[in-house]
Amino acid sequence: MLDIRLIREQPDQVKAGLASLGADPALVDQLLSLDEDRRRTEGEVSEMRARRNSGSKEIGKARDNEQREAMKSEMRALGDEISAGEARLKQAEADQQTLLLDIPNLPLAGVPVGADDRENIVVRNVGEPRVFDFTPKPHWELGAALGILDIERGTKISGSRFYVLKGAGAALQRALIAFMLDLHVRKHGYTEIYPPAVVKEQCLVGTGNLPKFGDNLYRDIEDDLWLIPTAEVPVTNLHREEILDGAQLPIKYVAYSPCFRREQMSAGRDVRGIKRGHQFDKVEMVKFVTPETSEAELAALVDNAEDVCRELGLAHRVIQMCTGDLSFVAAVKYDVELWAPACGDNGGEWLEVSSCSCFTDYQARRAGIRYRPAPGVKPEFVHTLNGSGLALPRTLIGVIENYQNEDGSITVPEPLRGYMGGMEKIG
RNA sequence: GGAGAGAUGGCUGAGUGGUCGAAAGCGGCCGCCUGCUAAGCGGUUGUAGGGGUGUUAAGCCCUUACCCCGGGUUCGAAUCCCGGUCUCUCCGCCA
Repeated sequence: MLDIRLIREQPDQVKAGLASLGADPALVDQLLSLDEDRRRTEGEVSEMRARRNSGSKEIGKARDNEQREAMKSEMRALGDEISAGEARLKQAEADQQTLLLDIPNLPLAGVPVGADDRENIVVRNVGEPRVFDFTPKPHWELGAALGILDIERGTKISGSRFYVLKGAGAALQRALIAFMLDLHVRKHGYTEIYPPAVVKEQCLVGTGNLPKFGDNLYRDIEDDLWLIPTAEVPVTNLHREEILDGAQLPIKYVAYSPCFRREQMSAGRDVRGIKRGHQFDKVEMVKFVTPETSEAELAALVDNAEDVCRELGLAHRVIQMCTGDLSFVAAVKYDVELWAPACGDNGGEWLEVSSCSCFTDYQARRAGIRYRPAPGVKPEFVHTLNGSGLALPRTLIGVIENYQNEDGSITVPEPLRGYMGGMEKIG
């Protein structure tokens, strides 16, 4: 969430930021009035509590019994006033918090201003999309024919938007996961994490998924736990309510996890195949960094994600989101998209395989993640960053479609062969 | 799931109704001392909110809250009562 002091001190700047996102700048004025109310109430309550504290001490010291009783009844009356004041304060704090949690992060200064995804910017193209001397088939056709992807049975057992990977298809995904983890751990210096796939509500508030986006999440009512939509949630919350040692930063984690999203929209042509399911696997990178380094760390993060594409020999591009297409929590965001030659309506489509964001101190403030720049210095909020490295189904699509052969077989990319018992070709 | 024990500051650990934001030790920080190091000596050392005073700085002053969480009793709660969470031990179950 945003710093209430920033809103108090620079309301116009905050309004302008919200406007560039397409959010309502009037939220600022609402918040300011709630804040004023809260502070006034807090002052009143503190003052009453101070009187009670000193009054109670007097009672402790008083000798005369009659006098004590008189003082007690006085304090009793004050106690009632305090209770009433505390109730008002609690309400005022809750009101302010509720609104604050509903306000998105502000874009960083360099982010291009734009209304929606049409104004995003292509930062770079890397690699040439493969030129086929035959008509490439989409992955759902190749997968079905090879017996490595079974969408029908996935639907049978779990409903629409579920699928089953089988044989070399399942092995290929597993190889990709292991390959990505090893790449980020060994080459890029991340620490591997295996996180829970189910978390408490508080974690989702911390990362910004709740309270606003609860309808995209699966939830277990019995134990009041939620299935994670991304490993970002448990991994970011690893350091919730902690004060980290500044000397330890940056902290870089990489985690493989399944992800669960309800994706309530209707099934359609654009989601043919395994591009968008309710359950998918993802390797996610998460960083905790100091504010001064976050820009450079984001660039490195994007590069780490791209490195997976480079190593796999997949053509890709990097897109910078304009203000209007930023997520709720991101201050800057770059997507890595890889080329899938047979998806989409007319011969190929760019698939988003990674979304790399810097959240500045927005998540850190929600989740209470701070660091101490030096011994004895006041704690400050860290900057959090994350990015997929990469999302599995779409990377799988990229491999299947780009590495297909005219006979319907798939060549296993060189770096994955060691993870597949030396297999060079599927089919 | 059943029975029992427990949860206090960065750590260990005292504290069973007021003099406790909390002893003591360790660690950290500042200074002193000592050829160096180690040891020693002195001081200091939680987080957050509100108000005041500074340049919407640093600093300083006042004040509130926090001894796992939420309620309650009381003029007053780390301390008493109730509910919950988590940890440990034993039993059960289980990959």
